[in-house]
Amino acid sequence: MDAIDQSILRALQSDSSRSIAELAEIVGASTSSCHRRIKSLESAGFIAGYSAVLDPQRLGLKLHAFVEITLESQSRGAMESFEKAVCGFDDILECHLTTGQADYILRLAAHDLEQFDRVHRECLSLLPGVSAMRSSFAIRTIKQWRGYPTG
Amino acid sequence: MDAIDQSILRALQSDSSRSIAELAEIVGASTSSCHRRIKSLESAGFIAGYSAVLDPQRLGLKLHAFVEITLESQSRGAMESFEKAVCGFDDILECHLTTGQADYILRLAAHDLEQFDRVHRECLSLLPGVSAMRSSFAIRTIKQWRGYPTG
DNA sequence: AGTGAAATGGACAAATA
DNA sequence: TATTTGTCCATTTCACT
Repeated sequence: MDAIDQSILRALQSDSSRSIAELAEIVGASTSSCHRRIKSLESAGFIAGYSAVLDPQRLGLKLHAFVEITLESQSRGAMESFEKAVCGFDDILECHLTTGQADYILRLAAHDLEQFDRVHRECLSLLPGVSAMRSSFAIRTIKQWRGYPTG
Repeated sequence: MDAIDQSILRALQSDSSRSIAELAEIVGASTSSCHRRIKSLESAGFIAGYSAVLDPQRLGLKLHAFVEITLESQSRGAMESFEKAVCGFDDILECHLTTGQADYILRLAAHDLEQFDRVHRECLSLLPGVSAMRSSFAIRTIKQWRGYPTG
């Protein structure tokens, strides 16, 4: 994992549709070396896969929400049933067990407040063992980088 | 945007490295139809691009943090200089202006607590106009879906 | 279904360390 | 010496028309 590998990862994170020839020019290596490096980055597990990046605005998903949730009980059973329920809802994009005041942080996307209300009634309020819930809405996104720093 | 388009988007979000022939079989359409649909989804702006998905664990980024930040002043100048500073730091993966108690929600990745401490000192504490900061760490990720529901 | 571009994989010499 | 790289090469897969 040298500087060239890192810049390959950076380039592939921002645009994976480039040909190897283009990529090779960007990172300053030959096409064959570049190809070899990509294959080893894949098999070494640094690259987990490739995906299309959709535009949430264009899909009409104008509302982003963060929901902090505290459970009534931190018993194993309560957490397991909560987590299982969370995984079943497609509108819940992310869920992390966290330190701090809340127990879980969730990230949601919805079309508008009306649909969020429906999600709230049909998903969030059905989650078992919830004692407190605090929602924040994203008014504006300053920065959204789906990737990770490579070093 | 019919059911087939939606399932194309779903399939491309989970794995964009499939060939059009594979994709066509998954969504139940001919390869040529599938190809035409992808092209129009791209030019209509639903597909913003393609990217490699890296494994943060494999990169050694074992620490995910959420930081809620309140500014001393909500004046335009204070917010602009805060936001500009945020965009300059690669360790800050996401930043949203939000409703609720806090003003901003940030998402960070770091190798470990030690590096997070360095990020804290070298990035977060340098952000201008901050009055309060509350960090939560992800102990465990229950669910992480980078994509969006397609309808 | 056909065309052309690009990915894939191999062999070998040069370079690097 | 051993590992990596760059320049050919052949084959084949696949996007695109």
